Amino acid sequence: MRAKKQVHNSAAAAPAARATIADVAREAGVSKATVSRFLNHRERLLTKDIASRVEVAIEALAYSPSPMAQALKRGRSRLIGLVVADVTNPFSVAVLRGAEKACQQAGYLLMLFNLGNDSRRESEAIKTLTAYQVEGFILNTLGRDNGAAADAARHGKPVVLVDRRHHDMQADFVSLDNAGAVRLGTQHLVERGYRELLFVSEPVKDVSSREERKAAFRAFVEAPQAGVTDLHGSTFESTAEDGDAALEQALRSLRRRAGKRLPGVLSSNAVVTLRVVAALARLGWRLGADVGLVGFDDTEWSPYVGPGLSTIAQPTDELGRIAAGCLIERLQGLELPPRQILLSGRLLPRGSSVSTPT
Amino acid sequence: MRAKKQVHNSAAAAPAARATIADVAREAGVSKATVSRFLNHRERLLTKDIASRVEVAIEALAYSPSPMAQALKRGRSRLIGLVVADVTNPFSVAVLRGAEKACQQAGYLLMLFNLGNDSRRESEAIKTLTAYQVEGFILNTLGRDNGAAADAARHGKPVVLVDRRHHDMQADFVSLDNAGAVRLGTQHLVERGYRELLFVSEPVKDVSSREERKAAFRAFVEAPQAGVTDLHGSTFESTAEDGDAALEQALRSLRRRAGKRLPGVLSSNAVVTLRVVAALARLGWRLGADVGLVGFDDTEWSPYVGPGLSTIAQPTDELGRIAAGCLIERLQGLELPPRQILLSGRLLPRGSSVSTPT
DNA sequence: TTGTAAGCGTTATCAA
DNA sequence: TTGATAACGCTTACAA
Repeated sequence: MRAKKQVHNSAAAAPAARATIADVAREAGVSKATVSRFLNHRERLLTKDIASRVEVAIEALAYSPSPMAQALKRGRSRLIGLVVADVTNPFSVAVLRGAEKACQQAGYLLMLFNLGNDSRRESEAIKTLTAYQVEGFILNTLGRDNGAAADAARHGKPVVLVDRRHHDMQADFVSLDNAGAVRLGTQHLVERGYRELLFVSEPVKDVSSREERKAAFRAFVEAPQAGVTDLHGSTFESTAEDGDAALEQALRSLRRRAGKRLPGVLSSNAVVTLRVVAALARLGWRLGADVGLVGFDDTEWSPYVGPGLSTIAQPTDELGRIAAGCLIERLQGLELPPRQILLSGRLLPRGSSVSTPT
Repeated sequence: MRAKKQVHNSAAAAPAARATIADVAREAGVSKATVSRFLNHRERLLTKDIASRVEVAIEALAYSPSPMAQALKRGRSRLIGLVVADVTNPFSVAVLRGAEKACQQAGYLLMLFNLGNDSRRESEAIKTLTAYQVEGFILNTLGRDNGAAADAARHGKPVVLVDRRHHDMQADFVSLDNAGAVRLGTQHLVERGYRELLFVSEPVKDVSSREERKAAFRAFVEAPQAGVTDLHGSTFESTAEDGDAALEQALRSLRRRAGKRLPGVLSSNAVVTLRVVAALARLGWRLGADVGLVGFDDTEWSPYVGPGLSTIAQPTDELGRIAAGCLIERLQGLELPPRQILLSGRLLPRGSSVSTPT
């Protein structure tokens, strides 16, 4: 008797409910335990005869175990929680992509929670994902969660932070080497002859990567280079809200300060870069000739804006892959103090940082 | 006695395992069944006194039910499976974002599976997600899955297709009104004076949206407009592989054909648009003046490439939201024949389709 | 080497 | 109105 399951076979298509381990056991004429053993401890403890009977039955019923039931029993779900501050951010997407690939290869599935830039929902995200028994977290968030992430870590769930540190937490951290990348970009502007520099970023608030970049910029311009005496730098935080008037203002005063020297801008991510480009367009200044521009994040459109935008490319795919990799290592039992993994950026010089037409 | 759970309280932090319904029952001095009732059938059947005791206990233990256990018991998981052909595609991301928001609001969580453009993994994706008891699917894929999606549907799991139809399947379908959007763009080029038109897309293969756009373009140029007699159109499929030589070739012959008339290009998505822009740059033709360009998909960088790219914007957020909405309606029991929901595109004219400087 | 049975955290059925 | 109790599909002592 196939019992209950088949009772509701009414007129319409008979959905042939998924086979369970009990079905397989019955089909093979063995106990559920045996089937389970076949699945989990294949090699040890199994008569050839029985093993093959089980194998056949599994095949015949197209059986695959229910991860839900396994999770309930084992406490492990083969699920990884990914929380991003904003899926719209191309950087987050790239990381997502890298991480997703690595997870899949290791047999994990990603549960995605997007904060939509509302950092208050971070702890909700972590709670929800925890309820689903995710085994670990990859977090690309601000950490304004009142320690929800730290809680998770305390409950023994490994956590990997990507791009943004949480001040209150010790965890693996994977990120661009921000200081190095800033030096790369600033150095480049200096070499190309730009002397009055402006670092434009989104509001720094508590976003660690922004803080690091800003600090590195300051450090660079304050420590005079060998042979470079007329270098000066300042910073500006641009928001989407206060229109672009403020940004234009900042650019105007940059040029005023520059005097005969060339002004240059280092922008801290792709969104800001676009704002700068727009403002420069409105001011009628030519990229490269009138003002140098180097921006963080290389995008597919970078080569085609104006004379081509000079950018600092982040190894985004790698970041995602490595983040997932760290997590999976921990899940497999690696015990190690928290690691920091910093990857180098790569400078892609283009027209926006060429002051003299070639 | 709190029993087992606390046994392992060794030196390190005591992970204070999640409270279960049994803990709550004990704390409140009632049975598990009562707690369950409180949670699921709050209003009916419950003494005020008992109800408040349960409430207090839940509060005290910070209890929340395990979705895993619920899923096992109920067969419903509050999970929705999202399969995308390629997360890198900005369109997919936008849809993802819209869908994620709608799902969250309805109390569902998204399980993400990215195919990384390997359509053979589609049925693996669907199988995996099915195993996790997702209640339904949002699919932005090719449908080369040998009916795995159709299987899902047959097993009673609602499916919503976004942007790409699966030929073998009847399911809700949410998409841009491709034909209308193509008319919008082509009409615009004609009005702006471009007469020898080229439609550039990625290989059409079996991607329904590409087919529809190509067909609509053909139809448009073959049905002469009132008063427009010298219109001619052709199509070209551009791949990333065969270098861009082929594309340049196509553009050259476009111009040859145009003779004294103005050549114009309609490109079928953002990636292709960039390829076209790059090719035109190499050829040294000016956007707008030498050749008109209108591209599908408005992006944040569209205004800043060359003189600004004229684009046809898709209501991506809406598409995602509506797709999720359809699915959730079905999950709540809506019985209806498969729907097709087509949203209109919006034309954003910019410099790339202005033939005479103003 | 295999089977029996208990239990993971819920909900649903039945009595009480 | 509430409480035992049996499932849901799986794993794992323990017994055989």
